[in-house]
Amino acid sequence: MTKNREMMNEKELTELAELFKVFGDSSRIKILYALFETEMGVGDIADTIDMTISAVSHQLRILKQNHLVKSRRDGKSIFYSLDDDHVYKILAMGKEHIEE
Amino acid sequence: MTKNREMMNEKELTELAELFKVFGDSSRIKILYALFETEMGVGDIADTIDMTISAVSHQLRILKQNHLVKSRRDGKSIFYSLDDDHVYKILAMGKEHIEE
DNA sequence: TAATTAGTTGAACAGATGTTCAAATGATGA
DNA sequence: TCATCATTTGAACATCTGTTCAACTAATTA
Repeated sequence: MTKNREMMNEKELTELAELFKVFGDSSRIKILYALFETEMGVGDIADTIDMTISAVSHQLRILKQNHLVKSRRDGKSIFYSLDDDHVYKILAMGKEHIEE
Repeated sequence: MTKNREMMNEKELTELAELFKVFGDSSRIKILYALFETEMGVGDIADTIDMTISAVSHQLRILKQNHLVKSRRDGKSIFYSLDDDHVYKILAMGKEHIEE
């Protein structure tokens, strides 16, 4: 588990920080958490977590750029879902820490 | 692994975001990474990652408040070290994600 | 084609964040 | 006690970030 420590260079550390920055906002965390249940359209996400559609859309763009969610269009709607099972692992790990 | 999902409430999600926010800065990530090697005084950390002592001290305060590092005084120096092995797990998980 | 539904986009704004600088604190040794 | 070393602290500053609002695009249906 510790064998790759020495392979982290400055660029990689910066990338790591960028990734965690994405998780470091409660709106985005709520969106990700909502998407654990099921894929959803933007309007449904907004209703679920009580944000405007525009704000959710802006945040979804960030999540998508970072490969944490993916989308598919179906008619007028665009359904978003989690892109990667690391997402859950990372959240679970953080949760473990704060619950101590 | 998924059994605790439904126990995340809004407050807990906000706490989670706060935790990730702490990881979401490259200076703090570099400090944590430096401390994987060994405990260090503030000046040595500053040298290692090329920051001013003051900037490092400010960031160490944030890391300490969030229970990611702990400190002990020995004479004039204050040695910092990682407080929790979740720190490494969380970093390792993030690293796994960006390396895909 | 016009109206409607669903979502995106960009500019503007307010609030948060990280660094710097200078001053202050605490421990040690002369 | 005075000087020095190691670190902390607070204010000021510039930058970054998230939300809002209005305008826009895309797909569907009347």
